[in-house]
Amino acid sequence: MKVKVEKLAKLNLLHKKTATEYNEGMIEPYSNSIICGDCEEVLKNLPDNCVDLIVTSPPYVQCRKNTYGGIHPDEYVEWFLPKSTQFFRVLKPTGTFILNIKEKVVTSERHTYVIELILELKKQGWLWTEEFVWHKKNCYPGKWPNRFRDAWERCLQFNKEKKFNMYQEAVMVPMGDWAKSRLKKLSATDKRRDESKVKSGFGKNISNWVDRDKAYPTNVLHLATECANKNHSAAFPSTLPEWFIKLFTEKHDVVLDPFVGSGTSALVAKKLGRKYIGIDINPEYCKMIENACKEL
Amino acid sequence: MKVKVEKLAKLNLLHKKTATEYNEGMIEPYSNSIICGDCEEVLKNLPDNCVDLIVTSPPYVQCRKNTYGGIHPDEYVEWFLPKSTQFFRVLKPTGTFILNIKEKVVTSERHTYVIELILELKKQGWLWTEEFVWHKKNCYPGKWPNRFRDAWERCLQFNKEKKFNMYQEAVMVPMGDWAKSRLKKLSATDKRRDESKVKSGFGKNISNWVDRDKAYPTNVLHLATECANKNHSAAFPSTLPEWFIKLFTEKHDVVLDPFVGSGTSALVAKKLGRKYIGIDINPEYCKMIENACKEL
DNA sequence: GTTCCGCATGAATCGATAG
DNA sequence: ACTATCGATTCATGCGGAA
Repeated sequence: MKVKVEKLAKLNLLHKKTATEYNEGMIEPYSNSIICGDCEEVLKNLPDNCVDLIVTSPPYVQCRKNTYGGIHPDEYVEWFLPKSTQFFRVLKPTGTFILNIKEKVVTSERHTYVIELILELKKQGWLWTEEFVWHKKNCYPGKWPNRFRDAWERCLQFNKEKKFNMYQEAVMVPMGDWAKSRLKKLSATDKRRDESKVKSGFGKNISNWVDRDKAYPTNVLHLATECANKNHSAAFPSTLPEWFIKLFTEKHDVVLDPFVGSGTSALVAKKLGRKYIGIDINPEYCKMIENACKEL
Repeated sequence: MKVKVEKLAKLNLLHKKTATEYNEGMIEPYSNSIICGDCEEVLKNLPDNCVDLIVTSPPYVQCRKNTYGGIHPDEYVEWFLPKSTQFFRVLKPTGTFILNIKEKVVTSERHTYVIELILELKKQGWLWTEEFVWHKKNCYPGKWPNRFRDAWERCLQFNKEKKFNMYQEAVMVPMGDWAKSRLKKLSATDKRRDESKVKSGFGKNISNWVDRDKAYPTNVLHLATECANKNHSAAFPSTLPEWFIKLFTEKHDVVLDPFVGSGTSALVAKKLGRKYIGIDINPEYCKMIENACKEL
């Protein structure tokens, strides 16, 4: 089942030489490894049904143009589909695919490539099980005459079968801590906003839960983006993949991120005792992640 | 420009007799009025470009089947499009159409009728300007093996033109603590950023911050659902239409809700000094709203 | 040790200007 | 006409240093 290292080296189009050097050091290429290359090609070397969770945040339109060439909105679906074909093949029938994505504004309108992608993924056989909302508390500032700041992203959940593994208890929020952290760590802004709402059911809600130990979350995730004070600026805060990894996998399960980028999801997977496969076309990123994983 | 009352009476399919009785009492049919009938037909009697805001929460799939016949998910788009054609016609070029909607789960999957509707509305000429998330903090409780509680709905914003009326100051929210220190002394970064703009006059930007204690909101709305008056089937808290009415209209502007249901949006519009047009196929609802408006 | 305060920095968007 | 670049706008967070 081992991937041939020599073969992998051929896959990298943009960074062929460094990818070769990078991949030569690899021993066990599909478990706990960071592989350099285009995920579409790299994944062809993996067997069917070997991954429990795919969680990824693909390069956004016109972003990271240095490494990915800046996919144009009108070409995004076409660009994505051959990759998701491979995702479908390598995912176990009980597995889940989480796609973190948000459409850009193009000429004052939300572009439709994300919703078109959902329809096309369904044609590939994916079931569109759910759409989670990631509410970014600290979104990018700015002011425009015709729109407000964009404070949310989609986390689309796709599955191969109606029955899939889900460990809801793993992400339950202890109510005591929840209430404490909610009340203590709740920013002054949130408090004021809550208090300003006379008819808010928030207080009532707390009293409903007071005697319970834990509560199940909803399909809205409240997470702040990480500040870039740290060495690696992550698109994803680590809490986002962490939540999905806990929810959809057990220890020793295999987590794949085909656009691993700064490596957040691989690091979190390792920290949680899962096996990880991270793929990225940029060998610099791959090296950094590999080093970070060793240090963990 | 007045609607002929006799004509309106023909439009109601389900409650013909009561609709006739109801509509006969009407004096000014397109300003501050509740009209009974199918909005598709009723709106044909309104002139072009006479409405500043359309805000509505249409009957959900397989809900309220007694009054609306329970539209099947697969027929939803087809059912909706002739109505939105009329919405487009009656809306002013500077106006906005807000559609509060959420797709149902059908056989363990999110149905695609909402995203298909977006694509079809664009074909009708609508611009898909934005998608707001309405985060329902105290959503309906429940537990399922394969999904969490649904705590959000879409509020889709459509426009006829790229330029439309938007009164952002009307919906500003309290700002965080950091503003205080910000006002005391601008940070070095801000100074530097300001100094780099020497061309465009002097510290104009600084004055933007003075006496500022409020911030512009984002496209995520934190509003609790009203648990209170459960007399009516529509779960549209008054805070939701209120927010959009403040944001997209001024006093004396015309607000239309073509599926006015329990009448929340009409009542809020009146309370805020806007003119309202509410349409519903159910004469019982119409009577109730009419009475409620009088009492206001 | 806490708490408080200052500060850099964002997976952004629009409109004007330039090619 | 159509695209590319640039300046202006804005606010929540976490870190580090100070009280």
